[in-house]
Amino acid sequence: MPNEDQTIEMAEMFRLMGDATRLRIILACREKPAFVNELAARLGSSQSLISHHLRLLRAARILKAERHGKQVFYSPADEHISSMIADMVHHVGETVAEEADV
Amino acid sequence: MPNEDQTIEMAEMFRLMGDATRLRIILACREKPAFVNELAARLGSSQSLISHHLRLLRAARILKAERHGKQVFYSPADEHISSMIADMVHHVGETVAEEADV
DNA sequence: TGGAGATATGAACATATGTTCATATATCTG
DNA sequence: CAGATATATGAACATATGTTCATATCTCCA
Repeated sequence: MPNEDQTIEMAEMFRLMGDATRLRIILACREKPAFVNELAARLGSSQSLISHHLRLLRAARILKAERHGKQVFYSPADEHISSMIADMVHHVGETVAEEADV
Repeated sequence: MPNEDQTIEMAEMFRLMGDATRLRIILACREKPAFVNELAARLGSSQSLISHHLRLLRAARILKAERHGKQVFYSPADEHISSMIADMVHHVGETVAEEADV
């Protein structure tokens, strides 16, 4: 059972993953790490929007950033994040069949 | 890579786990499933607040509910949820040491 | 150095969200 | 059935949040 601080930290991470745009960014980086402009293009969002979200994801250590000249390269921060995302992908992939209830 | 619908479903689940009060409810049910009034007492929150959140968690299949007479018993809906929470608990438990950066 | 390309940031706005208070609904017991 | 207990729901409010537009900052190269 996590303590109060850990609980709040957990909630904060989940909250960040709980926005569709941010989650798409995370999933995109997980599939293939990329520069900001590439992410904006792949997701069809504005550079400004992506950048705002990247800042939050980076601050929360969900993604990490490396500068390469004029560009900044984003990728998942660590394996915990990747595996948790994988769990959730697995979860939503499976539970579809269980929807049938009558 | 999840499709658009799955991405939105994932985000919705993360969003629900991303509120401290709701996460505390989930963690409490995970530690020991309980009735609504017990949860309210354990968390020191009002019955109304707990109930509002329980509705959302139940609707999202994060928790499941069983009526026992006048009371309703809440517990984790499935193992995926439990293991994902466990992942996150593990994550915040470990990353504390990594904070040191100088 | 100056200009172009790439990213970051700030202000402003509309909307979403968590909480409280009051009250409704459901279940059991006398 | 009436009352008590347990839970669910609705309205209202303050605050938080995502997005856009405009602009600033940083990096490279002619």
